[in-house]
Amino acid sequence: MANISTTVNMFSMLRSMSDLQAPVCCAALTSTPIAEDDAVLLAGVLKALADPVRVRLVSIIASSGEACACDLPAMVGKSQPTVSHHLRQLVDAGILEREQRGKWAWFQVSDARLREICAVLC
Amino acid sequence: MANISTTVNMFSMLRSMSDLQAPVCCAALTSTPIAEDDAVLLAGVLKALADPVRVRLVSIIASSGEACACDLPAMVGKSQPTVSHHLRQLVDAGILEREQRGKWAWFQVSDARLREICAVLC
DNA sequence: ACATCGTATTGATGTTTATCGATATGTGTC
DNA sequence: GACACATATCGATAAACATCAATACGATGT
Repeated sequence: MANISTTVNMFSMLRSMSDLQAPVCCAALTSTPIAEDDAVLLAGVLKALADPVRVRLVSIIASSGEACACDLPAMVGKSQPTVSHHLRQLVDAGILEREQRGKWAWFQVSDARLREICAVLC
Repeated sequence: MANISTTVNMFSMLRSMSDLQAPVCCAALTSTPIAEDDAVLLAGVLKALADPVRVRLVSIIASSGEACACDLPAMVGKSQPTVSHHLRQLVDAGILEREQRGKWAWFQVSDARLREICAVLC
């Protein structure tokens, strides 16, 4: 679990979030030229975080442990559709996890996903 | 160097890259709601990486240790102006370092910068 | 079934961005 | 200084994106 062939799985981690993997710090990005497909994947996940509103949403949700969508528009100063749009991007990227509780939607940050990103970068 | 007030310096790291800081893993993003200004900063740095071509450039340069700009357009299949544009974004974000050698421009990846990003995320 | 309320989607708009051809800037050589 | 070559900037264009008002969807309670 520490040789060259591991590199493939490093990026495939970015595809599905089903498995909670331990943070493996093996510099998948910097050890070997990344494949074009994987570059698209990684860039996609990073793009999901590369927006000030989404960074704040992640930070707010992470520091509370979880947050109700109903509170977030006020907290970031954006309209409800805009926040919903950003939340969707983060969920699609595997950075947030959504849970329906009655009529409310609650969100959590996937620590595993953040660790995966770090594992790829460093 | 491990208490709350450290959080401020975590994000100011993203501003200037002059100091090679040890990778401090203290979850600056997830422990406290990030300030709006810092969110803009962090999103800016992430945006610099959030593009398939730039991801590939970083990966290519990192895995070689360094690379000459003259070789990169062929390696990523983009025109010289386009590659120059991407390289500039990465340099501005502190992810790449540029060095002029005669008429050639050489680039290196700032490992310290990548560690800073990881330190903020995890 | 209907009304209510929270959330997602649609449609439209202005802004940002990636891309490249053409051109300018800069560096070394003769 | 003039030339050659590497890199950066400019200008234009098409695609992607953030934003919000309006509307649709979905869940709960009556």
